Amino acid sequence: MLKLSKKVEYGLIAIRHIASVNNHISTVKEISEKYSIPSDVLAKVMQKLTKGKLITSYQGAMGGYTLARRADEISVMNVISVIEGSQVSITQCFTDEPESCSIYLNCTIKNPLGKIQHNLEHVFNSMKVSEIV
Amino acid sequence: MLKLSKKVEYGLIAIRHIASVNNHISTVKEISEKYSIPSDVLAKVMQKLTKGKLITSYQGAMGGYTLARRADEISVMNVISVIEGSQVSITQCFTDEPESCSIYLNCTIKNPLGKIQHNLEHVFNSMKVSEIV
DNA sequence: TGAAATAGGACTACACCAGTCGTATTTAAG
DNA sequence: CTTAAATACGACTGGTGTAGTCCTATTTCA
Repeated sequence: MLKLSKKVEYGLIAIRHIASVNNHISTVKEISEKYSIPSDVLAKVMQKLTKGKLITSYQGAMGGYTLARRADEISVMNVISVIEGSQVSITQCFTDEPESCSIYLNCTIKNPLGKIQHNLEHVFNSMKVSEIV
Repeated sequence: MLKLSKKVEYGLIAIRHIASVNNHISTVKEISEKYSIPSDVLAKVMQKLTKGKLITSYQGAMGGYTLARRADEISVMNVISVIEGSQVSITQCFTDEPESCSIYLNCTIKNPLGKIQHNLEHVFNSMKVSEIV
């Protein structure tokens, strides 16, 4: 409940790692070994981060990944939404189809939860990778 | 990801409901019908809230539930932890056995996530049922 | 041409969640 | 004393999501 997924954790660790080596090209092998992350899982995470344009990939031998933006221009929220493929939402109310919630019409806690939702978004948006290096 | 469970939503709605009728005794039937919540599920939630001493139960005909404390002494965090049986924690790092995380030793994001964790706890602790009536 | 690297689909095992069902117990009221 | 209304609670199911594994294809450097 209210847990971040392992994929997001791995993504944050990887991006932070690249930032910490001054954006030198880094490979899945190197990162997965250093942080004890299963390499296949990390590989998929890196592919998502690439598609989300947070990092840049270089294929082939001597390839790897570098950041696609400055570390202070990548927020924790960027990482989460790229990896999860959706926005953070503590309930269905704050997704793109709130009406699909089974209790939508009679729900009395939308507004209070909205405050919490808003707060959470603010925290994730304002924390940048540059702060966690 | 980062979702509140339906049980917690139901619990909040139920507690808010009882508060909204000035703590008059309320039944599962009444609440489940009013808010379109499956009654069996709500019943279990009410039992947990009772065990957690947030509400008081009265068995038998004419029975039901009332709040066990003033609405301004019940926080959203109280409801969550009683229903989930554990504290809110966005990662394994902030449970009672952080070392069981597969990447515990090499994890570089404990501290930044700790800030987020702390913030979230604060929000949930400070929002009281009295505010959402 | 071979080795090192990313790209990506298919699959499995497991855990969690929401909901249902059945039964027991308690208590007010007729 | 019997019935009805209510809580208590365990067992079970179906669905969904997560984490991880495996396999193959593609790219590129040396």
